[in-house]
Parts: sequence; C-alpha cells; structure tokens
Amino acid sequence: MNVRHLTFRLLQVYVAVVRSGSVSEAARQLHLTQPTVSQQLRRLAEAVGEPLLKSGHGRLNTTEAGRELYRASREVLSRFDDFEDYLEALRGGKRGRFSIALVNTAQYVLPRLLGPYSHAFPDVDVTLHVGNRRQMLTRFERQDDDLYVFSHPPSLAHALAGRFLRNPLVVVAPQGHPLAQRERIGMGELLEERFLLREPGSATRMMFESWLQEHGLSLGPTLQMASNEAIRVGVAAGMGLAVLSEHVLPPEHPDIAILPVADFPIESHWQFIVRRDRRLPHAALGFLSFAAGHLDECVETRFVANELAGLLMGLEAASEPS
Amino acid sequence: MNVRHLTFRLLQVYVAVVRSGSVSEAARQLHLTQPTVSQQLRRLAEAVGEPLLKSGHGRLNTTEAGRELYRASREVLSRFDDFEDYLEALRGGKRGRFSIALVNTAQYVLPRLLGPYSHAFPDVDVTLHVGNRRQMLTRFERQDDDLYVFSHPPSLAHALAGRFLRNPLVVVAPQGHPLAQRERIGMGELLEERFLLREPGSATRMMFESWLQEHGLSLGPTLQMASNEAIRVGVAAGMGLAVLSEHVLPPEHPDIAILPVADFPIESHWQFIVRRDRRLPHAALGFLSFAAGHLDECVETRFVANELAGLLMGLEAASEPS
DNA sequence: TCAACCCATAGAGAATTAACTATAGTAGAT
DNA sequence: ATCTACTATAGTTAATTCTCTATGGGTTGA
Repeated sequence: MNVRHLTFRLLQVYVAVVRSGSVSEAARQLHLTQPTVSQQLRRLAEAVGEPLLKSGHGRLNTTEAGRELYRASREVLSRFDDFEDYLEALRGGKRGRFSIALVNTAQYVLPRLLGPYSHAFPDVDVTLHVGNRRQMLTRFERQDDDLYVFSHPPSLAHALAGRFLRNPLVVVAPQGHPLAQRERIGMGELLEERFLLREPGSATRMMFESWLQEHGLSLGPTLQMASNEAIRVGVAAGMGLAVLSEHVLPPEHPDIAILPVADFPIESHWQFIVRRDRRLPHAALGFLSFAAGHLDECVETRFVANELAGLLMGLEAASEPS
Repeated sequence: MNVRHLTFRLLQVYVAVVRSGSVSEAARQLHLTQPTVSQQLRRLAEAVGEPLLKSGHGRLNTTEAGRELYRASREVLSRFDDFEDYLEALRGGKRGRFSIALVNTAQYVLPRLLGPYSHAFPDVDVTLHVGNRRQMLTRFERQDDDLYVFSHPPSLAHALAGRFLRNPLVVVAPQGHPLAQRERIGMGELLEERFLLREPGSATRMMFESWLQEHGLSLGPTLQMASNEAIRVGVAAGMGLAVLSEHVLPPEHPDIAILPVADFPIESHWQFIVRRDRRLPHAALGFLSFAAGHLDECVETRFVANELAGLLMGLEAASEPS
C-alpha cells in the first residue's frame, strides 16, 4: 500500500492518538469506537511501512518514524486549515477578485462606490473595463466580466438587472449662451446649432437619437468627438451644444450652462447586470451588497435609485438550487 | 462532503492537471483515462465546495480558490515527499536512534567501535546503558534496549547472538610480585593471597567463581570492590591479586603484571544479543553491519572474533516474513 | 464545414474503506 | 490475585472509491 491513498481523516485520527497518548481516548474525542481507531492506525502504519507507536509506561509513544509522521501530519493539517480559512474569506466576499465592465459615462460615478468598497475590502482585486456601449455589449456576449453597468440592458434572457443610479441626460451650452437665460426652450429651437456627438456606439448618443426620433426631429450640423471629456471642454469653448449625462459635469461648472429644454432631462438609469449563466464570484456579490447598503453615502442623493435589494434576492434564489 | 476524505492521490491528480492545464494530458501522465481524471476533479471540487478550474483560451486555468488549493496541495505533497526521504534514511540506518546495554567490562572496548560508527553516521543517536551483568539481565528481561552485550548470553530462546570479541580473563598482580618471575603457576599456589573481587552480580566474578568450582578450589581472603578500575588500581597498589578482563588493562601497564597461571586465561567472548520479539531499529542493524565490516580496524586483531555475519543473516531471515 | 481534440457524463464492476459489535489478550492498580 | 481499563483482532455491512468503456457536446484549426 502506498502513501497516496491516505486521507486527511486518517492523519487527524493519528494526531489525536499521538496527542492523547491513547487509542481509547482519541476514539472518545472523535466520537468513534476504539476498534475503529485501532484499525485506522494499523492501516496508517501499513501505508508508511514502519511501526509508528510503541507503548511505554502507561501511554503510547511514537517511534522515530511516528514522531516525524506526527510532525508532517500537523503541518499538513494546519496548512489545510489555512486553506479553509481562505475559502471562508473567499465565500464571505472578503477576498478574491472580480471585474466590472462599464459604459464610458459611468466611470464618472462608479469610483465613488469602488473607493469606499476597496477600503472596506482591501483584499479584493477589482478590474474595471471601460468602453462605449457597443464594446461593452461584445464583452457581455463573450461573458468576459462578472458585472456590467448599462443604462439600457441588452436582452435580459440570461441576466438579472438592478437599477441603482439615475442618469439624467441634459442639454448643455457654453455659459453665456443666449438661450441660457430662457425659462423653457423647445428642442426645435436648437436644431440649427451645432451639436457635439459621441461616436455611434455610444449609449448617450443612442438615447439622444432615439429621443429625437420619438419627437420627430433631426439634427442639423454635428461634430463627432471621442470622449465625454472632449465634448464637455468643446462645449465650454463654444464649439457647440451637446447632450451629456449630468454625471459628466463637475459639481461646479462655471463655464457651462444646462439648458431648460422641454422634455429634458432624458431620464435613464444605470443598472448592474449579472449574467445568470456565469457563476458570480463571492467578491462580486459582496460588492453588490456593499453598494446596496452604502449607495446613499457614496453619491449625491438626488441621483440615488437603489433597487439593488431585488437583484440580490434574485441572485440568492438563483444560487440556492445549484 | 468534507475535506477530510480527500486523499493525497487526489491532490496529485489535481496538481498534474493544473500544471499541464489539461485533463487529458494529466491523464496521460498519470496513466489514467481522461474520464477518471475528470471525475476526480469533480469530487475534489465538490469537497472544496467551490469551482476550481475554468477554461480560458485553450487551456484550463484555476479560479481563485483553485489557485490557493494548488498552492496548498503542492506544499502538502512536498512535505510528504520530505517525510518519505526521512523514512528512507531511517530504513537505511542513516538516521534514527537505538540503545545498547553493556556489561561493565565491555565499556572499555565498545567506544572503539562506536567512535568510528558515530563519525560515519552522525544522525544516529546511540544510548549506552552500562551496568553489571545482573543489571543488564533485568534490562534484557524488560526489553529495555535494542542491543545487548554479554559474555554469556541468557537464554537464547527469544534472542539471536553473534560473537565479535575475545574477552580473556587473566590473573593480575602488582609489578614485582614474587611469582611474576615464574614461567608457570598453579592457581592452588595463589589461594592464600588476598583476591580483590567485583560485587556478586558481576560477570567477571561469576566466570572466575565457576572456574574455581570446576577446578575444585576456593578462595582465601577476599575484598570486594565496586569497579574494575578500583580493582586495577588496588592491585597496582599491592592490595592483592585479581582476575580481570585483559581489556581493563591499559595498553601499557608498568605497575601490573599478568601471572602465567595454568588454565588461564579464562576464555570467553562478548557477543551482541538481539531479542527476536522486539523489532530492531534500522539504525541498530546498521550498527551491526558497520561492526561486522570494520571490527578489524577498530580493535587489536588479537581480540577480534568476528562472527557477526551469522547474526546478520539470522536477522535478515527473521525480518523477511514479517 | 469537417475533422480532431478536449471535456463531461453515464453506467458498471471490483476493490477498498469506514464504521460497527463481539471477543480475547495485556498490563496496571487495588 | 483479581479487577479494570486498554488495545488488538475478527467478522460484518453499507458506503464509497477507483477505474474502466461508451458516448455526447463543444472548440479550434485546416
């Protein structure tokens, strides 16, 4: 017989016997009968090929080989205890890693959540992937990430969603724009202005365009720019108007005005999306719980739209039967 | 299912899979079929309670939990490899411990063997127990030691014996004793002299007394002394005569003369005795082999009577069937 | 698109294990 | 010397494990 077929259980039994110096005592401790323990010992000794114990004045003592096996067993068992601790931390979401795929615009707010979270769970590695909606969709299709943040989720057939943040789209103009004084503006009045737009894959642009379509309008001159930042700076510099997420604007924005356009802001919500066909890392679940509990503290209340409790319940229900 | 029933084999399989990044490849390496390995992996994952592997571009990669399990497995397996090395050293007699029980007189020569032996096998602990014959007998009865050195073995019913050294008993007198000049002396002529004797439990004394009995003689005045050393010094100081093992005398002994008494020296042999009902430590066996091979180099040739080969053969035969 | 390769699952049989009860031998303690 | 507690052995049973073959689904590369 070889050492390969030894179980950890066997080592536990052996350690208990050596520690107590008695087969019977070990059996009591382990809630086994004495012959069972005797038999295990014999099996172990056979596997090792050397006697392990000898009786000496009243108790069992180890032989040389037995002493070394005891040491090895202790080390091995404690190594696996450590492993179980690790597992527990993993399961508790206190450790591990997960990745989030974000649409561009959301990168302005998500750090407000991730900062406090990382502080509370320093042993979790979070990877962020940022891109426009189209890129995020392909990542979603390929199941590249654990969590996704979308305004408008793709098909929810294989996914669960939970809103957490308002994402109002507003029309912005340079400070001092003539219409900035007005109390109410119709979009029709703006169509002659030049609009700065994101690239076609962008969510912001898609939402704006579908709004236009619903209202039977179409834009005049446009200019395409690669990022929200570029557009914001462009608007401030008087290059034109734009529709942007309010989150893109800094808290103080003296060089930019929000125009009170009718039927604006365009209301949308960011939501966390979780694929149901991909096992969610415990850490990601922990992050969602954290977000559900600390959203109010992390972002301005006027943006909060915390519907994560429902998502969490859905996830629990989904993980139960597995 | 719990982690307790995991076998080392399972960990070996797991390590092979992680290392090669492929179930099939691991199966080939381990001379198993692929489904076998798959099943083992499933069992392991069930025991751990977490997924361990995920497939990523062309090969299997570990999850977080899997990576940690891999580390733990590697450490555990290598710890047991060390243990096997230890066992091998133990079995090779290169390491370990054993004890020898010696009759007093033999302590003058045994260090000549033990010195070179300890030098050659520095990791073996040898314990010596020295006493007179009676004390050694009780140790022998109680099975206290691994090896025993006697002149006349006790019952050999449960023991094997192998002679290795002549132990001639000679009559000694102070240098300048009148009879020291004679070429041949009868013991009868010495009976009026005072004899210095060891205590009754001593082997030397017993042998001398039984020699006297066989020759129908009995001693005159005697004086009992606790040790061979005391007797040797006493004789040199002119307190009387004595019968001593030649080994007790230093190589040069200007103050002591050996008397040419008829029927002397009393011939006897020291032998190693090994109980057959007690498992002999590998190190003790190693020592006997060493003694068998190096006796000539360690003690004066005129004392050598190396019959240890027979003992070793007997031991091998005894350990085979176990 | 097809072939090749990989992995997972199902099913089955032999072997092993884990645990028990009952019993006998040993060794300490009174 | 007897009693008691401890250990070892035997015999048994249910569960588990180990390994196989056969098969089906999925990826990848030609």
